Amino acid sequence: MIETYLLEHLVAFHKHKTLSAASRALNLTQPTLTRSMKKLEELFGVPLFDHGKRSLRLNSNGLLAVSLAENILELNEQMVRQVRNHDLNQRTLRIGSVAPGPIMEFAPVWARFYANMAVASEQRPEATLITGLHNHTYQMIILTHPLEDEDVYCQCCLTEQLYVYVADDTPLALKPSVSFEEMDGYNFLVLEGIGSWDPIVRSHMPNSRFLVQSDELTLATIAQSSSLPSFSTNITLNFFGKQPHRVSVPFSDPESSMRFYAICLKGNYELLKKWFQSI
Amino acid sequence: MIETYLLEHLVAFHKHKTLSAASRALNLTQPTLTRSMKKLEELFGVPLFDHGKRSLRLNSNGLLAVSLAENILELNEQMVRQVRNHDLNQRTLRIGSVAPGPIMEFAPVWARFYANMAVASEQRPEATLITGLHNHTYQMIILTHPLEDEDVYCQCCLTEQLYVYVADDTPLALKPSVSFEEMDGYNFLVLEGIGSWDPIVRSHMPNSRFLVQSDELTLATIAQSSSLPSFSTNITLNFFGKQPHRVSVPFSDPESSMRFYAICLKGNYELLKKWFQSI
DNA sequence: ATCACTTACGGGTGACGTAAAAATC
DNA sequence: GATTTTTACGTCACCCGTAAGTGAT
Repeated sequence: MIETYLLEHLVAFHKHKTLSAASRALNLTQPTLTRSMKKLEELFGVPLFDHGKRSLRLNSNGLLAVSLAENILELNEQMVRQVRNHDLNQRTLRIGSVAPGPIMEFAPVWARFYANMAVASEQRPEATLITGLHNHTYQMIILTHPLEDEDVYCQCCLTEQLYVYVADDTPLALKPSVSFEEMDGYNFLVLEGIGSWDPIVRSHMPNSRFLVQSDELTLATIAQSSSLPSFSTNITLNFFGKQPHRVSVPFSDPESSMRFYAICLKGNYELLKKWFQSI
Repeated sequence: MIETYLLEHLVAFHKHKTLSAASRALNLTQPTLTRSMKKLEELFGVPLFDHGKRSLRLNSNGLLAVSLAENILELNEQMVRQVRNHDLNQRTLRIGSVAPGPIMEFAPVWARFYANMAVASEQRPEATLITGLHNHTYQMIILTHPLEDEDVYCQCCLTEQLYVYVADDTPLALKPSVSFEEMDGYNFLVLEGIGSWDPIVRSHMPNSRFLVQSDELTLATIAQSSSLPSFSTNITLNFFGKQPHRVSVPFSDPESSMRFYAICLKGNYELLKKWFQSI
């Protein structure tokens, strides 16, 4: 079996054409490489070079050895990278969700339960999450429905209720609840990236326009100085806090309530068990 | 970059389950392996083991590293084998022929021209030779016809004339030549492995029987004590010498003369040039 | 007590550097 | 004379072994 450093010396010689050039590249001296080449010939048991007095050139055997050695060195580097990457993957809990709600709600909980790991949560379309679950990009995904699959564990983890979020001096503010139908036609301020809620509000209030804001602060500012309603949920209220002079009026339709299901491969259940059982 | 001996230690540990067992298998001591494992963890930069006080077990990272290391070690061994094999191939001139004639005729010539190489010649079916030429099993092949191929060099190298070989006291012996038609019906003693001649004599003398002998000596012995004709050619006469009380009568048919073509890949032409030019 | 791993220390191989020679351009 | 390879020699690193220690069975 030939040691890695010898293979490195060999490919460096091939790359730099002369022992001297290679030695400079490797931070070694020429005699060292002369010895390495000699040792390589000894280990291979066949001549690898045409020895000129002033020149050393790889022969046919040597060129073959170089190409094979290059491959081995490449794999050696890949090995280190792969193992390090694998280690990192083991130490980071990657969670994907179709909506921001569960992330707002559970991110602090996950951070507490898995304090020894890096927790990365992100919002993605359902199809991305499901393929990502199976190819181990995500240890857990959160969908709006259970997943029928043999090698998957699935548990309902959260319910989110949609509210209209309006100024407290409007007639709407006094109602105990409203329906999508009643609100259809109003224009809403909405936050970007509301995921699964987007198709629901758009389909149930087809005559409304949705004025998408990219961040919470601008939305809140605009909301304060206008009569435009926006949305809130039990989760966002808890996360951002209630704004002054605004009240939440729940929608009455069943579609305004969304149940979230946490899903993981059965192989990852042990890892996530303590959180599943805490719900 | 991780040295090969460390990878060997790692896979030996995985194979033998404990450091002690692995150390015995490698003819080393346990402390040596302890150090190697420590060094591996240091080089990978991630933990590879669950360190019990009395036990050392590979963790998930370690198992991945083992599987990758096994692959690298396998390639390392393959590399040495391949280079040695390549060297051997360079030093042996492998020649295949569809008939024994060219080998009898040229084997001594090749041995003289390529005294620094081992010359291996063998008789094989045409299809085997052609595929073998392209996958470098043969540096040269000899067929009964030229080969139409862009990356091939082809040269006629020999003509073989078929004779009937009969006792000198038979009427046949006096004729200047005979035709296949005249001889059809005679039974012949033939030597095994006459290659391309086989289909020719069988098709042109369908009423003859061919009594195949496995070696020259038995054939000669039987021939001496019987009136059965056999075959000879300009080449076999030269090779084996003429037998007493037997004469060669040439066939008159054009098919009784066979031209042989030596064929090599153009990449091998330089090597074979001196012989090609000597013809 | 035995077994398995770890730690500490010493030794010898061998990988590397320095110096100098030989050879080619 | 400059550059490259090779040889000779000295040094130091490091790989390995021995011995002793710790903890588990």
